[in-house]
Amino acid sequence: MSAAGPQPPGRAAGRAPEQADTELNLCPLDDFVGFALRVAQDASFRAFAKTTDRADLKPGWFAAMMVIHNNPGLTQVDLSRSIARDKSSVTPLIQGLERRGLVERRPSRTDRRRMTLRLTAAGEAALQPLLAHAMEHDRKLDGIVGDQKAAFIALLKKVADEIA
Amino acid sequence: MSAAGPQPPGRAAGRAPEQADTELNLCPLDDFVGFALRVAQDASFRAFAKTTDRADLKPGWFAAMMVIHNNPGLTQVDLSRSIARDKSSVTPLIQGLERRGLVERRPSRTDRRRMTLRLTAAGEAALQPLLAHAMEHDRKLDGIVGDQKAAFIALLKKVADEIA
DNA sequence: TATTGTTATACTCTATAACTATA
DNA sequence: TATAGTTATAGAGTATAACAATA
Repeated sequence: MSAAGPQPPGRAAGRAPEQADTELNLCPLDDFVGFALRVAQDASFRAFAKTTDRADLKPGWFAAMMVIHNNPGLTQVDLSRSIARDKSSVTPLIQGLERRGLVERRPSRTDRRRMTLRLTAAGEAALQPLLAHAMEHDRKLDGIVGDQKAAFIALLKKVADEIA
Repeated sequence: MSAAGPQPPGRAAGRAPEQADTELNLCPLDDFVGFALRVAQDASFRAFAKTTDRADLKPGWFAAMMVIHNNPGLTQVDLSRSIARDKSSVTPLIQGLERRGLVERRPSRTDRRRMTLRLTAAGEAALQPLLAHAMEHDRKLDGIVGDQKAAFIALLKKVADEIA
């Protein structure tokens, strides 16, 4: 959450008789960027996850696989930094991907502490439908944001860069 | 997540020697609205939570208290709908708030299955610093989005409404 | 039959701390 | 001393299913 996170009042229904029969009122939060951000992200995530949810392909894996795909040979710590998670969170993630033959770990030849990561052929193959799904999902988002897409993304990136 | 979610490559550092010494490359995701949304929300959430994190004031409570504040007398199911969580997730949430004397549960007089919720005086008092903190956080966000705030929020709301 | 709220239960994601092996 | 990765562990947060009470 950013300003924490109730959902859009649009879904509110079946109010108690004790309460006025209007929609849920989120007023003071309505003009909060952080709140709108949270609600939009939550909705987008759920819409995406709903269809990705193929038992063996956890949605959280997509991000990691994408980073590895684009940065073959990176280490686990590199990955942990790029997805903003602790390295101890990366270990089970990579183990799951390795167990399924999607990621290969090779010891670094120059630093024996390090393991380098790359997708296997199976990993690359498994990434394709995920990427296709993400692109389809994003086409829907494109349809929603329309011709303001570039400015919208620019603002989102600005927020990510500067709020920290 | 929407397009799932690595963080901005800006933090990437300490690359393995096996890999070119450039920043992590997230290319194919860079133009994804869903991805940018996730990264921005994650950054905003962390920045917010970092300072809200006062032992007894869990960040997740803010949303619920805000909804109750704005809709006194609502039921738990109403609340669960408005924050898009299952009613079974609301039970422990409300119990925590009630145990601390922040929320009061009253049996509905017209439907004996229902409990109506309202903030206690202590709850209203506890909400103030949270709200103040959220407003301060949002002032930072305002500074980042600048004069595009209205359009930005409008787009975020549009996404939330239409992606479902 | 349907709804409200609770409970039991389990799963995911994440982090902290302590450890090892290297550097 | 510092870093890479693992393990043990714990804590949020959430959901599903079954249940009792009530509608």
